[in-house]
Amino acid sequence: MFSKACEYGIRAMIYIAQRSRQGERVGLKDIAQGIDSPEAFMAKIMQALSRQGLVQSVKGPHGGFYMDTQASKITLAQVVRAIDGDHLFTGCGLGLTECNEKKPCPIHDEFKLIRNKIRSLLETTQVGEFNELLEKGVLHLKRI
Amino acid sequence: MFSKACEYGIRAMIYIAQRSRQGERVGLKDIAQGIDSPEAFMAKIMQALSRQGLVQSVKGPHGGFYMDTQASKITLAQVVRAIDGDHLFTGCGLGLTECNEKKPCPIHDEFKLIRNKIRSLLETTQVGEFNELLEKGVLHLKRI
DNA sequence: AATAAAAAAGACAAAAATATCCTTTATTCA
DNA sequence: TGAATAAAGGATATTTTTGTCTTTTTTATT
Repeated sequence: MFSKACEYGIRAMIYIAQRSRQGERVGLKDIAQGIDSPEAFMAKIMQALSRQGLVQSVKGPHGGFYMDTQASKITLAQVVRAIDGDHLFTGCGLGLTECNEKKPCPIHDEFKLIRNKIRSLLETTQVGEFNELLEKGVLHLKRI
Repeated sequence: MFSKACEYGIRAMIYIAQRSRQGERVGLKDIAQGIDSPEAFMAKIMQALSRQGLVQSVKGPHGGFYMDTQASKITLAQVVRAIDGDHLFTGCGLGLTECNEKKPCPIHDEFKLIRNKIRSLLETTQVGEFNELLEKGVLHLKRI
């Protein structure tokens, strides 16, 4: 469904949202360990998210990544688009480059419904909305 | 969503179902051209589908692939499982290896709903059910 | 029996995704 | 100012996916 990069990216954004209230910073090492992802690969993903303004970063001692308050309203859809593009929301389920009402693939309509559900879920879910449940240990972000 | 191999595989199965009523055979070249897929790669995919019994094949002159009547009831889910495995139906949306009710990822419940919709769609759709609409030119299987 | 047709199988190639390593730049602190 | 810290960037490595090419096997036809 998502690429590995995107899975890591989503988990990282949720993790940072929870760990960086009031502008505290979360280091790369902390993130990688916190969501159980390969550190160097995570670095590349964070660079991309940072370049696209989905997360802020500060270099140097006590540096790291953080989000300001309104950034915790960033949706999972924004994260997915930033990393995987919007193919998931728009592409044909069977890989046709030109699949539409005029020239549909066999599962065009049904897949449109499902894609819309996915998009709707991702667009209505914010990276910051899991903070409390994560803190309580009800939700998890580590691979195992 | 699906791998390229799986997209080609689904389209090929639908194509063969339509082209091979009463046991006529459809050649590899015909399939590759009919769904606009790379022929040699298609060959590999057909080999896999054939090994797993989702399609029959005959070598030699006038050989090719075909399905008997009940095979056109094969579901898209069977094809997906044969090529991509059942990760799509069972895996965690955020890539956690151990994601369940006891230890859920943040979007566990919502993704379960979506996965179930996908599974349900694929399990209730048969490769042979598009024959008429394909013949009428209402539905399409070619990339462009 | 010889030839041709067509899938099966095996080896290889290219591209993309995933992952690592090393150097550079910015920042803080002593 | 100098040393340490941490992200940014660049180069490279590995793995997986996608794709191609060649040989082998099976079958039909002449």
